[in-house]
Amino acid sequence: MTKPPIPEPHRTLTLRDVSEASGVSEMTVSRVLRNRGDVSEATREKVLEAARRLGYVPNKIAGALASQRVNLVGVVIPSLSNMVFPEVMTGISKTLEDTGLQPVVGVSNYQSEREEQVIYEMLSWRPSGLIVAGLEHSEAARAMLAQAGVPIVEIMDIDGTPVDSMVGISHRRAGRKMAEAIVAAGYRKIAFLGTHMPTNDHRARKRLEGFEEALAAAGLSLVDREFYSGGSALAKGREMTEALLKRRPDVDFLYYSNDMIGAGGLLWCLEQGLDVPGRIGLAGFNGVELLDGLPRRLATMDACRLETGVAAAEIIAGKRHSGVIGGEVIEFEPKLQPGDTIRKV
Amino acid sequence: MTKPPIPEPHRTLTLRDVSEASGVSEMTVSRVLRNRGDVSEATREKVLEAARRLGYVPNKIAGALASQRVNLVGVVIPSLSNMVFPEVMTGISKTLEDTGLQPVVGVSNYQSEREEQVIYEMLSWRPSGLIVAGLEHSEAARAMLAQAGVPIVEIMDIDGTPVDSMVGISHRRAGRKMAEAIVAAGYRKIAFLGTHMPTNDHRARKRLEGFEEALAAAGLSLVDREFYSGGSALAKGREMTEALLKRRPDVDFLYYSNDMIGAGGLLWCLEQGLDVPGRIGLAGFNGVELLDGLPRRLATMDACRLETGVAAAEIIAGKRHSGVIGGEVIEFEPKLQPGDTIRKV
DNA sequence: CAGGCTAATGATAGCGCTAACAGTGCAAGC
DNA sequence: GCTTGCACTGTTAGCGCTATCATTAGCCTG
Repeated sequence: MTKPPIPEPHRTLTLRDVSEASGVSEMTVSRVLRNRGDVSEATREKVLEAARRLGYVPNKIAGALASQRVNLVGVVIPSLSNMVFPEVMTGISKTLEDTGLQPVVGVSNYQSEREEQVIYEMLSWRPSGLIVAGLEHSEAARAMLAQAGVPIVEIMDIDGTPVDSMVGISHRRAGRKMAEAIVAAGYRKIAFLGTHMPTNDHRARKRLEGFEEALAAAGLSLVDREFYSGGSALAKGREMTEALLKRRPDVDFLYYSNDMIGAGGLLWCLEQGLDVPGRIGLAGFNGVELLDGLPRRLATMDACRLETGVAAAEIIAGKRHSGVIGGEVIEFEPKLQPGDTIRKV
Repeated sequence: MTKPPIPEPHRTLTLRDVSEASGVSEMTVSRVLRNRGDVSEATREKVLEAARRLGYVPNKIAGALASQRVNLVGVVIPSLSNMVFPEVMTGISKTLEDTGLQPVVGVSNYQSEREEQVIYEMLSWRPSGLIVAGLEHSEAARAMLAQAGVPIVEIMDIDGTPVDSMVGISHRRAGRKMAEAIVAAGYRKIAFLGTHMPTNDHRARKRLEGFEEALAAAGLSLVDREFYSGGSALAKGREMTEALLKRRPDVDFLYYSNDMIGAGGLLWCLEQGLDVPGRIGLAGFNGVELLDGLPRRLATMDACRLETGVAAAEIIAGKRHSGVIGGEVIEFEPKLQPGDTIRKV
């Protein structure tokens, strides 16, 4: 009873083709394919069979235009190669999975101008919502977001004013907490190693600001600092650590702006036979899973990335019954993971 | 002379709004915003000013429907947290940058069924092309791809038959080459450590097949193997290595299915004071930049990921003037990077 | 000065789908 | 019988844009 497949070379199929092939109206086909409204079992079968046989794939562009609904959620992040963002994505994807919404990723490469373009591009597809990393955007970008008429969630930072909602941790606070832990453990000659920041990474900058604030409160200040950009983070961590300790052999603590360079530094210190955490302590930032396999667990601070992704997606999906109409603020508490590279008090 | 910004609370703007605000027809506005056709300088200015003032963002859905053109390229990959795929993405993004095309990422989590859904979803947006990792897809997925009517590029593997074009390396060959190098270096008791594959990673499987083929040709076979799934790859690499060497202390070479577990194994071996590569050799796969910072460079094989991304994007963008009409096949040569964990011959 | 050209702009008709409403047939209720 | 209600299916009118063709004014050519 199966009719032969239709060989028709190439005109892209429309609802009409399926409608003709199955002998019902386009509307009925549309209903079947979307599982909407009442359709008799017999008709449903007939339509599905025809659609399958033809290899019909609905045109969501037309559907979206007609229904004024788009099941996409834009996600704008600075980079994919950072390991940090994929984890946020995981939280977002998981949460959206059963909502019919689909995340679409855009990458800004830490460039504000590029970010603006990406946001423009995304909004022009009229998504159901937008998740954007960070609170710092160009003025035009902020204006677009504010105008968009859909939920906007800025994530991974809450030190600032959001356009709409924001979810994440306070990096300033995270930096402060880490400094306090380090000082409490008795370290006094503390140095910082991180990315070149002024242009790029606002979150790393805020972390450092908080860190220095807390040092100042303890009557201390950074004794040295070292910056890098580009290249393999692990290798850079090594090089920077070596350079810094050659220059300032008296330093007794190294605070890294991320775990990867911290791991590089740790490997170098261990190879040199330095007593970690006795002679020198180390700490990074992020709680990357990767670190589990290192010879010693690097002290770090969890940035609650998974939770952040989940909460952001929930706001967009309207799963959060907070009573608040938009403009939610969700702060997570960064957790210190002392690991084995900071003295126990 | 600047008119005040319009506060209009919230009805999303259309071309008509801009047209009314600037006193020309919608068509002219459309022309200005797309830089198409002749428009006098005076009119252009007027329109742009109005569009900016209103904060108008064009509706690409409507535009795409009307013009039957969509500037999106779908990219379907198994995972974002693998480090491998972000690098391919980099190649794709760079190449598409100046073509007006935009990549859109979809993630299949190594599940064929999920992949099918993602492909369906992407095709329903009628993209200009699709880039899909791997050659193994569900039958339905293959049918959809074949029907799509746009360029399809399957990447990162060429051991099989493509739907349309394919770009990448032969994993079978890569496995073979690695085995030959290992045998040539004098190792004889060789073990394999990798992911649980049957269900998942076809490329890892093909690599292993090629590897065993070449061993067989040298009259050898794997003396042991160890599989894992999930968890921190670095930590797993450690654990598996320890388990395997406890079980078979006579093994003299460990072939890992990826660099991360290889790195974990390397760290463990070095801690144990094993003579690497004298007493035992190690090799991974992929050439992840990360490895640069390790105490010793792990032997590995570059999978040409950047080049693969670039070439795939070029095919979609029509930048490749090969004379071939679709159905291109581009093979890259995986390069052995002997590092410091395999004996010099 | 008709005829023809160009440059700039407008009018019209969809793109492929869905919302909203309008049937249609049939069984049950009075 | 007629009404009422229900289950199903069809009709109509856009969604916001762009392709295409038509129109207008201005200017040149012979």
